[in-house]
Amino acid sequence: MEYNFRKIEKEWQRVWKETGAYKVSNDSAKPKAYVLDMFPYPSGAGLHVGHPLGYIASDIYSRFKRLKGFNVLHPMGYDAFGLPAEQYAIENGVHPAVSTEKNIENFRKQLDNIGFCFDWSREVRTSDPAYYKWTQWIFLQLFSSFFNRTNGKAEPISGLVAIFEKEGNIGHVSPANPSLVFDAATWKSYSHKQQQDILMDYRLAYCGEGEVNWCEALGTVLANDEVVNGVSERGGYPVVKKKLRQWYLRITEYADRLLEGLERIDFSEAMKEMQTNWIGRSYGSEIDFNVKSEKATVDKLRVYTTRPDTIFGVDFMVVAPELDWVPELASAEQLQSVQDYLDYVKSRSERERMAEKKISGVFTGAYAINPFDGREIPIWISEYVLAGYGTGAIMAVPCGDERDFKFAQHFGIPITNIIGSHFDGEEANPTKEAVLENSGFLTGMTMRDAIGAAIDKLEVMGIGKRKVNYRMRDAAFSRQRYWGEPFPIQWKAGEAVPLPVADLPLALPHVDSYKPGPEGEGPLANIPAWVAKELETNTMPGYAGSSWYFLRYMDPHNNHELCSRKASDYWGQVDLYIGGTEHAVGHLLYSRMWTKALYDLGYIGHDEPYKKLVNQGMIQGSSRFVFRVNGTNTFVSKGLLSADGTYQGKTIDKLHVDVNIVDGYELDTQAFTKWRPSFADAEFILEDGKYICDSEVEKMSKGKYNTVNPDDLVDKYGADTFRMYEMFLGPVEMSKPWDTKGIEGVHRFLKKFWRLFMDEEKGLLVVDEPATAEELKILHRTIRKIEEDTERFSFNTAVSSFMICVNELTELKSRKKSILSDLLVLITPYAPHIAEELWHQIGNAGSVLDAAFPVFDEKYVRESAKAYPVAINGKTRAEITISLEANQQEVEQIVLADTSIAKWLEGKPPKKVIYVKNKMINVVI
RNA sequence: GCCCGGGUGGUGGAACUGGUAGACACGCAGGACUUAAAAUCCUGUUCGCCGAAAAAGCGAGUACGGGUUCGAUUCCCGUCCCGGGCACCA
Repeated sequence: MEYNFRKIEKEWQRVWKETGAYKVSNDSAKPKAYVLDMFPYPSGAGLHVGHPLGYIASDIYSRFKRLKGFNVLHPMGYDAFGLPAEQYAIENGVHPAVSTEKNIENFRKQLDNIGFCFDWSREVRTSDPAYYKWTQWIFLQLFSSFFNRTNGKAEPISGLVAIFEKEGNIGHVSPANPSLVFDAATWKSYSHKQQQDILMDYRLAYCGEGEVNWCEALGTVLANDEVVNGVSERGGYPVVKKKLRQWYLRITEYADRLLEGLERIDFSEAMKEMQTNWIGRSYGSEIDFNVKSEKATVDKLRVYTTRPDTIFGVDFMVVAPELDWVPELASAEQLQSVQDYLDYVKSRSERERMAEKKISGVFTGAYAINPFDGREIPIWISEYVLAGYGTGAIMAVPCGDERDFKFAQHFGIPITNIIGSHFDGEEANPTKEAVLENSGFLTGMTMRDAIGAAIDKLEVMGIGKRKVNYRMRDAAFSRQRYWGEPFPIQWKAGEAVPLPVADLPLALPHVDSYKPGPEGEGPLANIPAWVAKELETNTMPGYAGSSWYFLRYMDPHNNHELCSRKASDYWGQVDLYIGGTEHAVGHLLYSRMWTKALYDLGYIGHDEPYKKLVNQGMIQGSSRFVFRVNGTNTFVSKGLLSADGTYQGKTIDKLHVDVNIVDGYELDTQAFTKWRPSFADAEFILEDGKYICDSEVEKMSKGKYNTVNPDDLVDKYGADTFRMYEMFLGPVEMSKPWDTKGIEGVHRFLKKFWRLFMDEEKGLLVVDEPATAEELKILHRTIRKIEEDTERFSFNTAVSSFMICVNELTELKSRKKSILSDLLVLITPYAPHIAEELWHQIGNAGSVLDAAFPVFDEKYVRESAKAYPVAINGKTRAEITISLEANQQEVEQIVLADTSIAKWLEGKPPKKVIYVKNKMINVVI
């Protein structure tokens, strides 16, 4: 019987489906394990070989935990709202729900091909009204809550209203408007609208004003990456910033808890660092400077600095250009330059400003007065200072800050040195250890000490105060789009009124056109009935549905709650979460915040969603190129080109060619002529009868013709081979280029594995006889290795161990049922189909999916002696087998008596003999 | 510019806590079986030197230059290159 993987795999997939082998119960005496993949956006392009990498890893881990006796939740679903479907709808008139459904169907088929153990009865789709009902419900919870800073928790806003009625807002500073203070009587005197406006500044989900990239010509709002050089990527139309009503999540209130939570979860240090940097907590102070300007309409400039100790080294101020009052600073002489600069900045996207390396800015003509020495400090504006961070203004200290230094140098601003020899005039020195000079009352102090002293003095003078700042901003939570969750909000006389929970879900209405509404509103603004009901016309962003989906899997069909408390208490945190680093600061922060809010409000019992996160690397494409003689249809093999890339002096075009018609580097010229009509009459200049292509590692994408479809590989080699090969490629966390060539080796391995059990003619070879010590040693070494490697996600080395084990058993012609049965269980997580088939072939009952993972017993692998490497001065010179019982003295005797060692000693005694038991021996001479 | 990864044979990678560098594969070369091919199996494969060859031996070698150590792919300092991320964060 030969290894007919096509038949075996289809057959067992059918059986597993029929028997509900992957259905998971919420009611089990077994310990639980929750293994989750970041769910995919079902794009029209389908899966390529990069996508399943993480899914295979989590699938192996899930199956492994199941064999180890866990009740394993391993669900899958779709992040089904998103821009591409809407764009496709605009271009082709197909409703996003229709194209999404079709794409999901295709994804499902591709996923099923690979043989995953997902419990599909728990599938979720964020675009399903039964799902987004609860996304809307959570939004209403956030809308109806505020963050109580006195105990650091989200609480219902009704409690805040009660407090306001009793004592005003003395104990609860407004996050959005810190200077607002009112007492109970004042609160009661406010109109309903005024009260609602104040409450909006406290809500965790709130409505405010925000700037968007508005493109008049396209009549739509654009994402940052759709704007290039101030014009739209599509069409090249002008883009301006426009203020629109926007919803936000007050994630900044959770900044400290998001930082604290990182200490309790198992994320990579790199990931924690990224989140920490994103939140960006800094300790500094705000300082007010008096302003001297021609117009004299601005009397104070408030800056934020982490280094108040350097205040005597301030040589200029920089203000963010977009602050409203900037023109007020301009002197008559500078007004034109300031206006020109503001126009320039307006045309630039945020992204461009960030990437900009060249220094730009303009002097306003106004001065700030140093409060300690009365010096007049010129005030500049420059795009390197952002309005959204701190106060939108900085005090620039060129001797201590690199950017300030370069700015001063570029514009010829004189530099004050306050750190003596620590500053060399060549580059800034950001030290905190220097002793201050030229610094008034701070002179003679180390900078570290002066920070506190400076703040103390500023506070006494009433012109400065300590301030903790966060880099993170509140999360914009609305989009002017169609294909997203509608907000369950009605606008009545300018007040946002939540819909009653009983009216959820607020279903996304049918539209005839996906075109944007008037004035940058979303397509929902085009529906008269919608507008008549005064419903919010924005929709929620892509990350809304993905911020809580891990909870829905636990109880996916619950119509009364987002997830029953019983279910969420049983499954608790996700034990293993696998996904890419691109979500480091988006999805992972948002879902952590939602979890904390739901925890605060008592809906779930844990405040961190993911116990452990593993990041999968990106699989890059290995592109192939052909060389066409410019202006002809003649293609030259790579090796025939000159060093300068020409052929017989003629220019060459380097073109991407579909990797699927290249075998390694050799082009299938037949297939090439059929690939595209324009190549039908292509001519080839070959080397050694072959056409050799060039290659480059690039991102995998359709346009580069370097995508590989898993379906093709599964068809050719089977799912088990594909699964093991993806793992064999290297560590999951690492990025690596895809190379189909190596898959043959893994396929050969599985065929060899099969032949341990089966002979093509004779059939089953397995015998029920006692195993030898040698066989048991091989088995138990493998058990130990597979268990350790799977537990630490080292799947590539686990595959190697299987290969080694099979090579050794083949060598021994071992056919013992007891050995091979255990081996089948070991390989089940990796190659479930072949394992199940052989499990039944050798006469085992039940499914191998539920077999017990073999228990490692050290006694079978114990050794009595070791072949030690013996080194002379660290260089290995011999291998001597010595008993593990031997002591230092005995070892020295044996080693020094060895002829190949003795010759290095030339009769002299060694200085030292280092003997590390079970490791090595080193003779020092 | 800043932050995070990573540089090991022709290729993917292994070496888990400082202890035989290159496991396991791919590719390549040679051979067996076959009319032939596929499949399968066997042998070799870091580089250089020495050798007719084999065996054995010698030297170098984990991006580069230093350091610590009996011993460094692993730890420390400096440099270069590649990949990814970013909101110039005061």
